[in-house]
Amino acid sequence: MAGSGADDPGKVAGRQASLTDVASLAGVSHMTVSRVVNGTGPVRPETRARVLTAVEQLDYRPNSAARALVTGRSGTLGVVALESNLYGPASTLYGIENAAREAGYAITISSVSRPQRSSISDAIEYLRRQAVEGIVVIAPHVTAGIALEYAPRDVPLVAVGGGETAAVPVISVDQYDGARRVTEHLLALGHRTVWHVAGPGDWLEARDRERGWRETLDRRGADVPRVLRGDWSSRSGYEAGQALIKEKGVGAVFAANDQMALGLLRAFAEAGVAVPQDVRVAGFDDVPEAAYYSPPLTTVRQDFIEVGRRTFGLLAEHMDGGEQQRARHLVTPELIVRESTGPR
Amino acid sequence: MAGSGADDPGKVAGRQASLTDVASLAGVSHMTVSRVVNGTGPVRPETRARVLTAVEQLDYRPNSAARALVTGRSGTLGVVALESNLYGPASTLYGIENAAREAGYAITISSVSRPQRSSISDAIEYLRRQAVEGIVVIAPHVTAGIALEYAPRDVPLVAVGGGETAAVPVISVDQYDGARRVTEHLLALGHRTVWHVAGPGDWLEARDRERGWRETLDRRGADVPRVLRGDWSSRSGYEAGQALIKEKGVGAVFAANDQMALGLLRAFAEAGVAVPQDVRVAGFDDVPEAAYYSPPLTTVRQDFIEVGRRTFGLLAEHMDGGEQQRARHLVTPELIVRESTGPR
DNA sequence: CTGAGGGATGTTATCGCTAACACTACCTCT
DNA sequence: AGAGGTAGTGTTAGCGATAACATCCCTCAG
Repeated sequence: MAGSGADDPGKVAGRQASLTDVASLAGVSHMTVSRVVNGTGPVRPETRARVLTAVEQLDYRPNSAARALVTGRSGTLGVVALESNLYGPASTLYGIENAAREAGYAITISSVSRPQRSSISDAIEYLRRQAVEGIVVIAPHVTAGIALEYAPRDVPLVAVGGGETAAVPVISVDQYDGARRVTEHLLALGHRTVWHVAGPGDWLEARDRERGWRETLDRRGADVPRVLRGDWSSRSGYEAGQALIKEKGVGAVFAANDQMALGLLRAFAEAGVAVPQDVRVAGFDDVPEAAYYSPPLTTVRQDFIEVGRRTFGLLAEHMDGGEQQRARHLVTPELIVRESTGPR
Repeated sequence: MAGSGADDPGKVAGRQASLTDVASLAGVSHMTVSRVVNGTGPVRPETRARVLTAVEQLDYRPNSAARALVTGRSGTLGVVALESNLYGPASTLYGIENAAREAGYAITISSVSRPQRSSISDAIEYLRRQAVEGIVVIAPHVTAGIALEYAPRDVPLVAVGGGETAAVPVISVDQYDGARRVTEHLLALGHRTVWHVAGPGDWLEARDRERGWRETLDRRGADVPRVLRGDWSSRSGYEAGQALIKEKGVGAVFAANDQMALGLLRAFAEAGVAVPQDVRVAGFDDVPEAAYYSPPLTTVRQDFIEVGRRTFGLLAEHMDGGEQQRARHLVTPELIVRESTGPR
């Protein structure tokens, strides 16, 4: 390794300094050093100062493996994340990381390229081998929910964005409510019904949004048109848009995320269909770009940082010995109205 | 903790099974179990089978802390990431995570909300306390570069997207070349010059893109208009667009990323300036949505997964005892031409 | 004056694992 | 047949930290 050697200030005989090294330099026992470093137990001020000097001089850094071995606590949490650039999951990850670091936990991530049952189980098993003290699964899929049914019960585990089927506690934005708000907003503008471009059928969020849309239409006595289904990508939204152009009587479309809504806008623009004059369009997520689409997009804002914070909080509760409740914690979203559903 | 107890199959006397527990159940010494589990040393097939049965029966899982303590290797890499949803950094993170996991390394992330020297140094120090074997810094800032000058030399460290000032090896997309290609493309369409909406001045990528643009104009003998500066956000691109509308003779604009280009498109659309008929616009990054902007955006594609792979490769090389070279490794980007710079 | 109590420190055991070496068969050479 | 290898297994000694208990010295109440 570069830079190691006996003349290196931070090294003793070519290796990182240990508690014992610090102790002999300071002329105390290793336990006293441990007490100074961790702030446990009483130490005389002069002694403390001597120890701290030695710590600095040797560039001492506690060995986390040794500490973890003896305490049985690794100080690490695991996060299973879907390998995607989707706005929501990435933001949630940062929210969790922040809250965890403030509480003194490190975060180990294990990404999953496809949300299959086996890969999620593998990721959980992988994290357990890393001796994490708790696990967060960010993978709002039906398959993730199934994987969680079989998740180990001896490590605290919470899911983000999972559905009611999960056998573990779940934190989630209230997708149903968000979809309801969008749909009611569009109906209130005088449309007879609202079309829907749904997300992939194996995503719980897609299902909840679709259900929110469908049941709102039902409740208002509106016809429920056939569902178009995309894969969250702009491309799939674009294709859905091309299909919608051929339909008659399409006055309002609710896309299950902003990217697909963007695809819709593109398809409509190419076909000379004006938004909002000819068709009104709304999305879901409020990605930072949504305000600058053409036209600016009406959408549903989700506070992912808050989701991350609450996720960590729930996990911490379980790690502190609380029983795992199967509760579902919902964060309320907010409707953001912009020109894409504006006046004509 | 939930589920623990003497009757739990995976537990011995209420705790996780250890090598010794497996050994006594299988009737061998703990070393034999270690050899079976790690595949080191020869073991008779029958013995192996007996051990594996015991492993399964006790749900044995190696204690990574104990292993790390005795081997001196944690099997963990640290990544310092800027807390942002910018497309590039997030993609790079997944590329690194994938390559690392294949090689048997776990990834611990430490996010940094603002790219200041102190926060990056803190993040590095934090990761060192986690006993990571190597560190990747994804923070393409001037300040990050400065922080890296003072980075510890006794842990392998590579930077992603840093500039030449970094005192550590750097992997980066060739921003200069990408900017050159865009600028030449626009000039080749017959424009007298190309305007530029730059990124924040403290981002190295912003500087390199600006330099690529400026020097290309110089080389072609074109006038260099004043630089407009944004902060990567669509909002700042929008504001730059409003400023450009008031300028005379703006025929082509190169925005330093796609989000700002989107803001430009929005500002032009609102002002009735047609793209590409009145003004041609290009971006940088090729975010997945860029093909669905109105109009679809000409931009520069960067292969972030490849960057992540190569970053891990370089780090692995250094961890295997190679000296830290201060080399700079460039990944070549690709120009993607779409309608925003199309024929009029 | 004396014993109790606590502040400040030290000693020892232990966590679960791997490295290093020791040992026993048995097999292959010369 | 004895030397030397190799497969297969066991024994022992740490790694660097914390926990638990032991020790010393001082202060203060009775």
